[in-house]
Parts: sequence; C-alpha cells; structure tokens
Amino acid sequence: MDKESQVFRALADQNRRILLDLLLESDQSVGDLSDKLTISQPAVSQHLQILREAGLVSHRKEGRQNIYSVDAEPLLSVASWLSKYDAFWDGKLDAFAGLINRKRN
Amino acid sequence: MDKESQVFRALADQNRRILLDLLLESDQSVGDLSDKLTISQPAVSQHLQILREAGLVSHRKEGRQNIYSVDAEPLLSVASWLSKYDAFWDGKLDAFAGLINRKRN
DNA sequence: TGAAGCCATAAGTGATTACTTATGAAGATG
DNA sequence: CATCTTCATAAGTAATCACTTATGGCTTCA
Repeated sequence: MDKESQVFRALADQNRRILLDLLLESDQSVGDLSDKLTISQPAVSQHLQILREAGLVSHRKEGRQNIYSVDAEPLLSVASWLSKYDAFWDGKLDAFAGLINRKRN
Repeated sequence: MDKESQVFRALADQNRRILLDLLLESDQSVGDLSDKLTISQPAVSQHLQILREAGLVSHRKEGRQNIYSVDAEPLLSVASWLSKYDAFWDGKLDAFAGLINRKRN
C-alpha cells in the first residue's frame, strides 16, 4: 500500500483521531491514553501501532512506561494533496486560509 | 460512522483518489472513468457510490450516460481538522501555506 | 527476590472491504 | 419493435479491520 493511502487509512478511524487529539495536548503514556478511551489497552496499543506505521506518532521508553508523541510530518503530504482542490473552493478558500493561519499569528 | 471518518475512509483508497483526480480535470461518464482504470466497470460504480456517500462527487444523467463531477466541500472539514496541527509544522507551515496559495495568485 | 505495574503481542471473531462475474433496467438507434 | 449501450445492483469471495481475552517480557519497588 502506498504511503498516502496508509496515512488516510490511519486517519479514517475515530479512535485513532481521538488518540492524535489527546497527544496533541501532551505526550502521554499508553495507560494515560487507555484511561481516556472506552476500548481495551491492547486495542489502544494496536491503534498506536497503526499510527506509528503511518509515521504519525513516535514513542520513547521511560521506565516501564511508553510515552507517545505526535509526529505531524505525514500530514504535510495530506495538505499537499488537498491543495489540488483549491480551485474548487472558490470563496471558501479564504475561510480555509484563515483556519491554517489562525495559529500562526 | 461519523461524517469525518466517512470522508477519510473514502480518501483512503488509491483508486478512489485517482477517480477524484480524473474528475478534477473534467466531468466524466462512468465509462470514461472505467477506461482509465484497471478495474471492472462495476468496481468503478461501487467506488463512485462510496465517494457519493461521502459527498465528494455528484452526478447528473445525460441520456444513458451518468456524468460525475467533483464536490470538494467535504474536504474543507478535512482541511479544518488538519489545521489543528499548524503548531507542529513550525517552519514547514510556510511551505504548506505556499501550496494552498499557489493556485490563488 | 518476589510481587505488581505497564505494555506489546498472540489468537480468535464478527464485520467490513475491494474486488469479481452475472444480470437487468433504462435510454438510444437501427 | 428489437437490439445495443450504459450503468447500477446482486451475489459471492478472499483479505483486512477493529475489537476482545490471554499471556509474557520488562521495569520498578518493597
């Protein structure tokens, strides 16, 4: 499977997007993440593996904990793919540009 | 399934992204699209149905042909979701902004 | 050292996916 | 009308998915 499909597929699951959202707030251990979802710890580990394979998260060991953090680089290729649709957004593009500019200023 | 997952899932298949790319060039019939892919016509129809359910394409009948066209609006929510990662792109964000601005000017 | 905590991996399951071939409905054309 | 074109839908299949429970390897700590 090509890398782009792998990234989209990783993002296609709600629990995985929640995991990314949680990691966006702060790096966290698997246990911390598990406590915040309604699925089992192994399920969380499996989702994290898929996110890892898509390059969207990385992890470091701290004692017996495994601390995960976001790695947003693959999303750049998603953004690049999206940019092909600029012409179709017309006026709405300004709203989009506003969205991506919001945090810059 | 939530709408956002549906859009990501629709984009997670390479053939469906190719279909969108083709439709980005011009509105086309199912037969035209079929000729350009290596899968069967029913497979193309099935992919188009998934894209329709995600709101990414629409179609109009012209005689016995079914002409499909891109409907990019759902991609705005993808773009909005992506914007949460601005802070993680740091310097790379400029490249991203360049990408989305390219076609504007 | 031994018990407990943290986490990945294994194995099993039902649901979904992405295709195929077969078919039939609806519109154009002789 | 009879036929051909275009396309969606049906049915079947092998592969993949998202979970579960069970287990065991490390690490920490009493």
